Amino acid sequence: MKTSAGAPPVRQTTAGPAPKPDGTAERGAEAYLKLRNEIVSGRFHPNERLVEADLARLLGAGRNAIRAALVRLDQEGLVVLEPNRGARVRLVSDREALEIEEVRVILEQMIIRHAALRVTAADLRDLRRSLSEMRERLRQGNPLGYSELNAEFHQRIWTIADHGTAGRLLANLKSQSIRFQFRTILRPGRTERSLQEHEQIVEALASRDPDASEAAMRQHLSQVVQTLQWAIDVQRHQPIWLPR
Amino acid sequence: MKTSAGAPPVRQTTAGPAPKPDGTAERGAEAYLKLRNEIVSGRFHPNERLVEADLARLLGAGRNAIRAALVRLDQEGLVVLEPNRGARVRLVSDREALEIEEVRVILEQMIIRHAALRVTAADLRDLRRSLSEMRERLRQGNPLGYSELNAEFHQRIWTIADHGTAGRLLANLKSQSIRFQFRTILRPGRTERSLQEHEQIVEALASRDPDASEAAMRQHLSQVVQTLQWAIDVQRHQPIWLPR
DNA sequence: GTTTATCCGATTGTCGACAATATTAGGCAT
DNA sequence: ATGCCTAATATTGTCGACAATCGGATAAAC
Repeated sequence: MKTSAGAPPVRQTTAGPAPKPDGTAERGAEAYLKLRNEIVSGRFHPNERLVEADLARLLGAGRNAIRAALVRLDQEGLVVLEPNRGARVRLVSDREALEIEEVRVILEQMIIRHAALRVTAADLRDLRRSLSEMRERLRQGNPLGYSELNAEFHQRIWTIADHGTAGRLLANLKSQSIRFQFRTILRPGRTERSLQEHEQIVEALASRDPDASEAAMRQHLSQVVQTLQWAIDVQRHQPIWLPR
Repeated sequence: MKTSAGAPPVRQTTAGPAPKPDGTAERGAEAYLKLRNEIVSGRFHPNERLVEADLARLLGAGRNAIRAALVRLDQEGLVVLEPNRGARVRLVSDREALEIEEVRVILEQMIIRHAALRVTAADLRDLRRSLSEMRERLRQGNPLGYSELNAEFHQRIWTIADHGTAGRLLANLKSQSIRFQFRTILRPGRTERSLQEHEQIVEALASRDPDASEAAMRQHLSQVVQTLQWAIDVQRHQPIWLPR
């Protein structure tokens, strides 16, 4: 298939449609972010082949932007790149998912200690607002929205802790296990419990006690790990993926 | 400077000079590994500009291999890539070095728990052999060789633990802080103490006790962090870098 | 003397073309 | 039908050329 047959040359020159509002524009950043989003949102199956030409057409980018994006995603662990054989969406095994979660647990524990030492009154206000919003969504029976807020809640803690290194690693790990994440959320009765745990976390933070905060976080995350284990056991026989 | 002036075209075609003995050959792997090695071994100063054409000539690779390598290194955190302004060796601040070390500590603690549960008699034999070699080098007054063995020792533990995710992250962190590492080693009297700590670690592993192993590792690494802090304080006034 | 404007060389970004390699499809014998 | 060889196609890898952009130097203006 000759790629340059019918499509217009996609314009490489000035006037990019998205003028990069943020300052952190890396090499091939637009394509990278788009592609990454497609992957973590489950639009591609694991092991699905990622053909450069197709992606270029799909994302409206040049082939070498795609190429750079794929290299980056490979390094990040979201795709796997084999020489002369292209890229595939990386399949994270059950075992690896547990490994990831395990690392995530200890990183979050470490991070919340920092947060406990640095949290301000304004931070606590924000956290409590997050909490009440979560309660709201839960009452509305909106587990999907709850899951989003959950992620936001944890990210807020990362921000408070202001630990760049750990934050980066956590973001990376989270993106790798996200397909498992969305399954865990669906565990019946999990959300109410999760909410309580979150409340305890905020309380511990409010008292600015690192040990208590870490304990609350550990409690919360051990629940998550357990749920993940459960999800793996259950769905081993019936693996499902997000609808396209 | 016209790059293609005097140098021979470096041959793109068949018969790669290094036939890739290992299976994990990613995109632009040769250039990536070489360049990475140059950086972590301190051949480039922090903030030094990395000009693609120069690197291509230096490493005997094409410009786009270099380009891919730079993207990978950027994602890895060893270089920083700014749009239209090329790549520079990333400077890790003192604070960041401490952050990295902090994460490293908890990851190593986690990993050694796994190791304690999986260690075999053969593993213990290897570890003890490492130990005696370290003692040897120390007696010879060879701190540089000792440092190498030190790294090998820790890597051996990662191998025993068989925790791919944590191992990957640790390798990454280590490469980022390596320039600080080499300074820490030089602390007078540090090596003997380090050796003792290593011996305690092996003992704890031999008893297959996760808690004791973790404690021994924590003790060891807290020392390392302290030394790093000391090195930072001392050398703040007189920053030195590896000779080229 | 300091600031501002303009130019020039150096460097990065992108494309198109082609070579090298993998993957598929079809034909043939068993 | 099944397996194997060969040809056709699809896809990745690499280069060279050129456009876009940056940084510094020089010149002009105040």
